[in-house]
Amino acid sequence: MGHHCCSKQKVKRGLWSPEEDEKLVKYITAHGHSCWSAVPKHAGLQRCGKSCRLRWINYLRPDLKRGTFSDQEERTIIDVHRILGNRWAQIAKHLPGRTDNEVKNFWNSCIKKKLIAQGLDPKTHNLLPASRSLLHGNGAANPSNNPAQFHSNGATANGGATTPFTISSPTKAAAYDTVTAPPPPEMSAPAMYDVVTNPAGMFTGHDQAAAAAIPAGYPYPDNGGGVLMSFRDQNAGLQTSMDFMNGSSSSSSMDHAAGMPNGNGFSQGMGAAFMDVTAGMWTTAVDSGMCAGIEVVQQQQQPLPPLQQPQGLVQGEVIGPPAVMNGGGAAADKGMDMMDVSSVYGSAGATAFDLELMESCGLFCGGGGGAGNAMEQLQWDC
DNA sequence: AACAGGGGCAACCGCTTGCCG
DNA sequence: TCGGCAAGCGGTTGCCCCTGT
Repeated sequence: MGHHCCSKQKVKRGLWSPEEDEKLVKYITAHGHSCWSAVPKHAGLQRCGKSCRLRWINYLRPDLKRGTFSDQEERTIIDVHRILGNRWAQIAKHLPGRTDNEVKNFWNSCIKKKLIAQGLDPKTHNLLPASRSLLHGNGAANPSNNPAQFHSNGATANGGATTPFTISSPTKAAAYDTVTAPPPPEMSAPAMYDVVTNPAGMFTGHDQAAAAAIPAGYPYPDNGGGVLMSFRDQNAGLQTSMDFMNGSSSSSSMDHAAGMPNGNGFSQGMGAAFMDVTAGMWTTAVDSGMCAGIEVVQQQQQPLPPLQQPQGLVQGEVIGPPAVMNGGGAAADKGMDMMDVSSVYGSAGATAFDLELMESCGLFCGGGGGAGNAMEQLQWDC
């Protein structure tokens, strides 16, 4: 059975011959591919347009890298996959010269097995049950064999089953070159981000590079720019924190649970914020104030400049378990009244926060300042 | 040397999405 | 608004090659 587009045609299938490749390359080079369905006819190929397109995209494009994946690329794939799941095209965007098909095959043939061998579920990146029991056993586990150390740059996990998580794409490293405030000397290692996932699917983070990427003082121009994000799972009663250290003593905390000691909804006038594993997320979320249900509390009493006070927000309302929050205000203006936090943080041990939801919230969208922030590298493609 | 089994990878299938008339 | 078409995308298939017996 052929493609829809070529079911009426007599087309060749299977592997491409060098002659066919040459014809296709010549034609595309000379004329481009404005319409793939017309390409085989004009190029003199007995193939359907879809097949031509696939061949060009996956193998004949001049900008393809080919060859084996580097360790760096492998780490990038793992890291982004943890966030995005099997969205191979999105993952491939973080690997210049690689195609989605290539990434997918590499994942299925190599990475997946490696993760399993390390006791990690390749789907969730959580520890497999067997490995959890080992970790929670008598403590005699050899740290070098501890899957929790996988790709960790040394940050200490907060106990329990953990899933270290790193982002270290080449483009990310380049982006951090733009950082004006350098990280502390001991943090000058290449951009590595560790998110430690606890059993409830929460995560903590400690991203020195991302912290450094935050403009000094942002979102509070008067302070040093350090940001501490704190998360609490209302149901599980768990709290984790994330600090964007920037060599500053000031910090802010973010908490999605109303009734936290630091605040009550949006009473302090801050926009709702969401965390991201990268710095750009912070800017976007705080600026837009779109995501209801998470408050940002300024621990140091420094007034916000008027222009940075998100307008139109109302106090978040916790409807009660399951954690559903009614943001209203700006969020409602964007057409999202309700936000199921459980789907974001992943209840019942699910590790992946709901990227789709956050994307739909527009949390990943918007300009991070054009300085090549990490979110731009992640190309959420809103 | 022949064969079987497994792994890797190129290509295909079919669903979804976006665009345009 | 709807339908058709093309492109995008993820899952799956099947071929080829390598390795072990």
